[in-house]
Amino acid sequence: MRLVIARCSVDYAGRLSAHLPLANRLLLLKADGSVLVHSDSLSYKPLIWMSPPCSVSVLDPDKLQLEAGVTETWRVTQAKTGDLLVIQIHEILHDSAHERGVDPGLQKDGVESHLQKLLAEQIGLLGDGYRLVRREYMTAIGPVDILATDDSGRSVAVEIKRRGDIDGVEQLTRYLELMNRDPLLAPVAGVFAAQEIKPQARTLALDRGIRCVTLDYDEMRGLDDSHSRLF
Amino acid sequence: MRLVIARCSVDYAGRLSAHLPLANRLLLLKADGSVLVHSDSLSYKPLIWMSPPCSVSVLDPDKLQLEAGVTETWRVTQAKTGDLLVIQIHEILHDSAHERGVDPGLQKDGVESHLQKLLAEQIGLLGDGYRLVRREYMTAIGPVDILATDDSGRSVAVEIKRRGDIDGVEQLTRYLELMNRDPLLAPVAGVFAAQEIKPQARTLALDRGIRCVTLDYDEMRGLDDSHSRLF
DNA sequence: GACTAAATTTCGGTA
DNA sequence: TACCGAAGTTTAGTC
Repeated sequence: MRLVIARCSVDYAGRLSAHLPLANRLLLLKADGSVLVHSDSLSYKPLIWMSPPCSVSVLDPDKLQLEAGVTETWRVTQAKTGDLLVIQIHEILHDSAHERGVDPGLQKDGVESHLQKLLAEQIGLLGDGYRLVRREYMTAIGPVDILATDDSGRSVAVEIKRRGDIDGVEQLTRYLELMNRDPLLAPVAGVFAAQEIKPQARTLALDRGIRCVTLDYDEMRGLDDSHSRLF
Repeated sequence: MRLVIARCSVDYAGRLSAHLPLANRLLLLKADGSVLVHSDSLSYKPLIWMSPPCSVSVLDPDKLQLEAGVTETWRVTQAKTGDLLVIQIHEILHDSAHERGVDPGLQKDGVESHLQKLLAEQIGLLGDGYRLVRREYMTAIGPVDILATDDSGRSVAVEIKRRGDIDGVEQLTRYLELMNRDPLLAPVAGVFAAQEIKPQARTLALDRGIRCVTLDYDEMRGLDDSHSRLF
């Protein structure tokens, strides 16, 4: 990995066109060939970048560029997409290279999968008499988060989201349409469960006869056996 | 901005939990207080990060940490969300700070907005006799990209995407449902226009009586007056 | 390889 | 400020 701080201007032409006027920026060249241009603020996302695989060639300035103060030009290309990134460097303020081993990788424990696990264990939160059939119930168009039965034995499909948006309601609607065509399952009721449900999503869900349930993640975690056993 | 390359382990607890085992990584501390942890590959996105506003405090190791080889610990907190990022540093391989002015900012020319502009100008691409009513036609649930009329004067709602996916069809369907309830507009036909339309999206659209149109961006740009005038 | 769904999505616009 | 939709979305998983 190479770190360069330079006064430079940047142009990108690919799926969009973008231009950065002359200023001091961090240029990050990773071992996999990718290039990132970061500013001092606007966190997380680079201002402009080039995804691997790509190749960097350093060009000497022509006469016009010399007069403009350009000391070197980096030309980054991606053969596959034809994307082009041009960095015109006027002054390099810092330049260092660093070797590093392979990263052991990230261990994540996300929220949605955890919510699904907790709700499967605490399926009674949906109402008395609810029983779990299985998680990730497979259908032709994808897995339904949870399939359960209510107190009368009727099938219930549950879609779980961290943030309940219209998209999630559409997704559940597609599952319900398909499952209700299966005589072994029909009729199937729908439950849209999320930590937070947007008003428009709630309206759409209720309009389609889908029940909305707000989940309290912290409370569910508190009830979780495997978690409480840690204390 | 401060650049540190260090052998370190990282833990994050916030909207999810994440852990990075001991390895060499780039730690990027921006002027706005944000912290980014980058690996040597997996471009674009940091492995772990903390969005501003957040505060960093450097702690001396306790006895246990000393024995484990920790030389210092960075504790990054975000008061608002309660997110916590802990970086345990075993060895610092590089450390440099750099002052930089405010970035002049990015100039972008995206594709979808450009496609919309071009199609509005070249509405005849949809068929003979088509006329533009207006771009960004406002409805109760959001703006329709383009409202037009066909050769018989019937209203046509156009949804434009760079990549035509199922979501876009669902979005257009919602607009059509709503607009067809308006006696001044109904009946409203639907057109799903994109540079590339996924087979499943096309099937769903046709199933709902929505016409699919593939747009040739380069050709449309070539026909664009304001563009061709440059040559 | 194509497609789907999730993301600590982030980011920008508008009501 | 909340909500909605776009993003060069990227990324991970499944068929």
